[in-house]
Amino acid sequence: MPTTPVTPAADPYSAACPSRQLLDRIGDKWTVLVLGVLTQSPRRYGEIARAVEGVSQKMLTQTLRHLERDGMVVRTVHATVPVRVDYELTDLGRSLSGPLAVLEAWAVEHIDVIEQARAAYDAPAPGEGSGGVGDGRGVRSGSRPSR
Amino acid sequence: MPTTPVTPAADPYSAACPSRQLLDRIGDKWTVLVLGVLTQSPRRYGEIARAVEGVSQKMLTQTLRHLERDGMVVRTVHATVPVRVDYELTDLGRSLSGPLAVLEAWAVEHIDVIEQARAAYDAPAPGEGSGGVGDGRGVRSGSRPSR
DNA sequence: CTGCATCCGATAGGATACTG
DNA sequence: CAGTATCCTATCGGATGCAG
Repeated sequence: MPTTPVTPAADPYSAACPSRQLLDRIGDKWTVLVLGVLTQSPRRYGEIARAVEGVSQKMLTQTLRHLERDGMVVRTVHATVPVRVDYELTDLGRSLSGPLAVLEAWAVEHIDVIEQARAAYDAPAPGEGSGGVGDGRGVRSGSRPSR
Repeated sequence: MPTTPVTPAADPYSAACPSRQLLDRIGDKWTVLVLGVLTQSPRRYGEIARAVEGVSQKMLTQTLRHLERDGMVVRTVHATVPVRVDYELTDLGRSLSGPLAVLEAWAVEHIDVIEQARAAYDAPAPGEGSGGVGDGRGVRSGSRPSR
C-alpha cells in the first residue's frame, strides 16, 4: 500500500471516516481535558497530572502519546538531572479548540433541558388513563419501558 | 439529593461538567451516526438499522433509548398488526447538528495532516545524527518510544 | 521526575436466541 | 417488526511496582 488507498471518506458509516476517528479520540475520558490544560500554555508532565487531577499516569501518558502521534502536541525531553518533559500544543492542536468550544457552548446551553428530559424519562409513568386516547394513531413512550 | 447539589459546573474536570456529559454521549460508537440518519427525516426502527449498517439491535436500541432519555428523539409506537415504531428528532436533537457539523468539518479538513503525523510517528526514527544538535536544550521525540 | 509493565475489575459492545 | 435477555469477548481504565 504505497500511495494511500484514497478511502472515499465520504461514507459516514465507515470506520475510516474522519468524523469517526475524531470522535473516537475526543470521546475518551481525558483527551479533551488534557487539551484544555495545554491550551493555556505549555506544561510539564507533572503539571498536567496535577491540573487534570483524577487521571492516572497510565492514562495521562497514553493520552499524551495519542495526541503526540496525531500531531496535536509536541513532546520535548530535557536531559537534566531530574528528567523534565514539556508538552506543547501544535497549530493543529490549537485549531481544534474552536470546534471544541462550539460543542462546549452547546452543552452548557442545553444541559438544563437535557436533565429535565432525563428526569421526566426516569419518573414513573404519569396517569394517562383518564382521557380517551384510543385513536390508534400512535403512542409516545413517555417513560422508560422497564429500566 | 432532592434539589440538585448545585455542582458548580464551571469546573471542567468534574464528571458533572456539561461538556463531559455531552462527550460521553457522542463519544460512543453509534450515537452520532444515528443522529445523522434521523437528521434527514423521521425513520422507523428497521430503517435506521439498515441505514447505519453494522449496528446490532442491542446497540441500536440502547442508543435510541439514550437519545430518547436525553430528549433528543421522540419515540412513537403504532399499535398496528406488525408493530411499527417511528423515531423523530426533537428541536433539541436538531440543534445539535450544527456543533456536530463544525466538528466534522474540522475532521475532514485536518484528517490528512493527522494521518501524516501518525505515519511519521509510527515510522522508524529518522537519522538525525547528522547536524549538530548537542545544545542540551531538549530533544523532540520524533517516533514512538517502543511501540 | 517521568514513564513503562503488570495485574485486575468495570464496562462497552457483538452474537445469538427468544417474545409480544 | 421491534425489541428483550443472556452470554461472551475486547477494551478501558485504575492501582501498584519498578526503572532510567
